[in-house]
Amino acid sequence: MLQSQLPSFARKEFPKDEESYNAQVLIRAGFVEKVMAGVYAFLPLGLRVLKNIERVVREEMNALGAHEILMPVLGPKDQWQKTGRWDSLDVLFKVIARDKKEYALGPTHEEIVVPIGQKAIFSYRDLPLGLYQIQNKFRDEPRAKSGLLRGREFLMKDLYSFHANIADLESYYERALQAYKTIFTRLGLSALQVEASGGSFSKYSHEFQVLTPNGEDSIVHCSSCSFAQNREINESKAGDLCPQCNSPLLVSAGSEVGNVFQLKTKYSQPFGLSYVDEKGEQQEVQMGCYGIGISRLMGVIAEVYHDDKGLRWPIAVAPFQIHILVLEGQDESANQERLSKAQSLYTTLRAKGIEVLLDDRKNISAGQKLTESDLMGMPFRVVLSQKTGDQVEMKRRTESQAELIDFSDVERYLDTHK
RNA sequence: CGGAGAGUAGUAUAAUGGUAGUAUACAUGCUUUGGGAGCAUGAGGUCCGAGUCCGAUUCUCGGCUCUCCGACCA
Repeated sequence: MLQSQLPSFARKEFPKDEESYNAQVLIRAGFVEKVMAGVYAFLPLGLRVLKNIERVVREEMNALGAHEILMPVLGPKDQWQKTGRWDSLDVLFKVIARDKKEYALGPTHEEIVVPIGQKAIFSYRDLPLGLYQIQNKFRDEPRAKSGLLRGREFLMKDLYSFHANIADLESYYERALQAYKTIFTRLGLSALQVEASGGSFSKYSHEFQVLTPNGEDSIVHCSSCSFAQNREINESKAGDLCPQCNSPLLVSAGSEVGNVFQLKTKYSQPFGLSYVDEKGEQQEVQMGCYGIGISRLMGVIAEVYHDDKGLRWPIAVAPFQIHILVLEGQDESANQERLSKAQSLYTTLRAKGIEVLLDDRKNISAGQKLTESDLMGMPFRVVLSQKTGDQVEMKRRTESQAELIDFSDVERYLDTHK
């Protein structure tokens, strides 16, 4: 992408009407724009990050054998009444059509996916089945807050699994936990697998929590083993001893990036979702559900990966891998030469499938280009200026030292520093 | 939903019961280019409604919006 062609939404100041860091920096760097409380638009750079997170999640869901579908946002009232959640779910957005009929805006999709699954599940031979989607969710939060961490509309991946029996559900659930660990690792996050209350769903649930001071959950976790529980089910204090290994416990703030439940028959039952087993008898279908907050992840990553100059995207989610800056000098012909060298590097790297942002803007001061580059936070920065001569300056966003290397070594540098 | 704070130009801010100022961003020109450059010129603003007042952006009331604390959090 040529930066001269990219609309710049970056600002010089932090927005005054945001206090959470993720919202402040993402708005200032031009990744997102707030439309309403808890409702954000994703701008070109921000959308690239979102798509990268989506890609990782999609690949791991597919590896799990799940099938991607896309369900509607608008849902029928009667299906929500069937489970009782039309009345019991207070965050449910309801819209009224011209003919006074009411509809739900999907906050989650059990009520929609079960009747869909019903169309393909008749026999034990049809199970297990995994269906997932990546879609905007709507929740009428009494208080949206913390930027992308708690929105009223947000992007979520939701997977629903269907099983012939509890044992199969449990084994799938274990595989889903592994897939989740892989996803968060690939995204550069260390997420704790935390036992949590089932809410209104069930007693079997796990959350994945990224420890960050801005998180709204409180996590009791062991200083040495993997024991971790949400404070809502464990009231231990810091320093109490771990029930598994007797090491001291820690209590930390965390942000929930994933949540999995064993639903069992809670939703299959109201819809009469059943199958015929090997003996020809009707059996109830067992279900699990598995969510990942895609847009929230973007906010969490911003909370975790930044310094005082701005964002520092992990390679897997960065909008571009490398940011090439062309700094202009007095000599116009030298400027032209530098620009064409940069364009040639740009073309070469792109031909190798590397995502490149080239700051080819004219009449922008060196200081502005450097400052904005740090703010936007691509993992690698290449500078061409009077100083760099026949070489280029290569710098990682996470390092303070830059080094001069040859043009021909840029690709090798990227390979060896991943 | 309870409590607190805040709404002035695209952004960030100042001031005032009587012509709303600055910075930045934007437009034009010239100069500049290693950490958000300089000069000149130009365009751009008091959330909405009611009340008090000769006059309200300012005071009062109501509303709307945003942020934070709490409650809530499939």
